[in-house]
Amino acid sequence: MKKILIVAGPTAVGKTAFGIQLAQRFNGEIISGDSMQVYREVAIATAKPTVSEQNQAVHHLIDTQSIYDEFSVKEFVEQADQKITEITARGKLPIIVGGTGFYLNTLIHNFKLGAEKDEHYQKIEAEYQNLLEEKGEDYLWQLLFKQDAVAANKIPKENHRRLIRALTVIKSTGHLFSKQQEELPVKYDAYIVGLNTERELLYQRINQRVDQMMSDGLLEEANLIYSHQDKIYQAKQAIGYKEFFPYFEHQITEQEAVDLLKQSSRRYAKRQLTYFRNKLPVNWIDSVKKDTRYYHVFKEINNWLTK
RNA sequence: GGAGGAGUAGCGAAGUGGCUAAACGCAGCGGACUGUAAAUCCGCCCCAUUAUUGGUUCGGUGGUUCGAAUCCACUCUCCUCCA
Repeated sequence: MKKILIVAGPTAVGKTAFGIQLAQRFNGEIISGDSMQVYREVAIATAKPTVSEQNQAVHHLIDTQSIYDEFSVKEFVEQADQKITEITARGKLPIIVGGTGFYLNTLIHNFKLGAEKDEHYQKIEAEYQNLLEEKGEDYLWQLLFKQDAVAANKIPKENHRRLIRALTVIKSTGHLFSKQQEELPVKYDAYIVGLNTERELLYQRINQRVDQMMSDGLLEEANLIYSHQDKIYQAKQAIGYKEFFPYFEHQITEQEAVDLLKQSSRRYAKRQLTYFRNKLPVNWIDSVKKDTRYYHVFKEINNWLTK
């Protein structure tokens, strides 16, 4: 099984710098494990590694898409798998650095994702969307319950997106959504380093980074997304754009939008932490207050590499 | 000195006799997640405890009442206006 090193952690803890450090130390190349750094037209809100940072270690899966492209886990896993193969063949260590827990999880566990999202799929999805509007969430949930009680019991009826996805998968593949979720053996020998620090410190860093983004010209970038939003699918969901939409529409002040952005970022950090804590076997270290554990991890990685 | 107004959980803010440990928002915390995941959704949030239940609350004190954040008296603090 191929070895991959993973660096996970909430936004703004310092994953980029730490990843570079690891790459230099363990002869590695970095693969971005991030759902938003793939878009080449933007860089500020997504906190993409700077040119000089990218020069300090080889980076992959950055700038591979246009903001007008659709992108999802599927593309990520395909691309990452290929990069891992290439890097390993070169005799180097693949290091996945990123905050998108779902992507990392899917990569190492090789989740089955269901049928192709072709026209047929889109049609089914649209049908359920209409059903939801006509008959409401109760109806949709009952529908799922009749088809796949296990799945229905795991999805609250308020969670429309997941409800529709489950129903669509069942109809397009012919098998149960819950069946698709069977555990599979892991695909990689992964050592996962989790970066974290005291909550208060983390929030401080988040707030500071947002201010930095503002002086780097975030408004302009957000405006680009705002003015083309009809043609943009996933990229406009990034934190740092939608918070400014009401500002562009004169609903709120710039300061209010900035506060909103900080709020979204803090909440996001918490969601990330929850995901990593409960879904992945993470070796946690404090990346800000570097204690003994911080240095101990390098030794652990060495042991894991020679195993 | 005179006339009004306000004091509610960390903050903001509802609530004018029982259905109120007290709506709602913010802040804080926890959780779910198998093709939008920086998305989507849920829970906790006075104190103690397990789902339970118990205890102490609505500036303070004392009353009225079967029952008060809600009514009365006194009192403290703050705000506005007039002197």
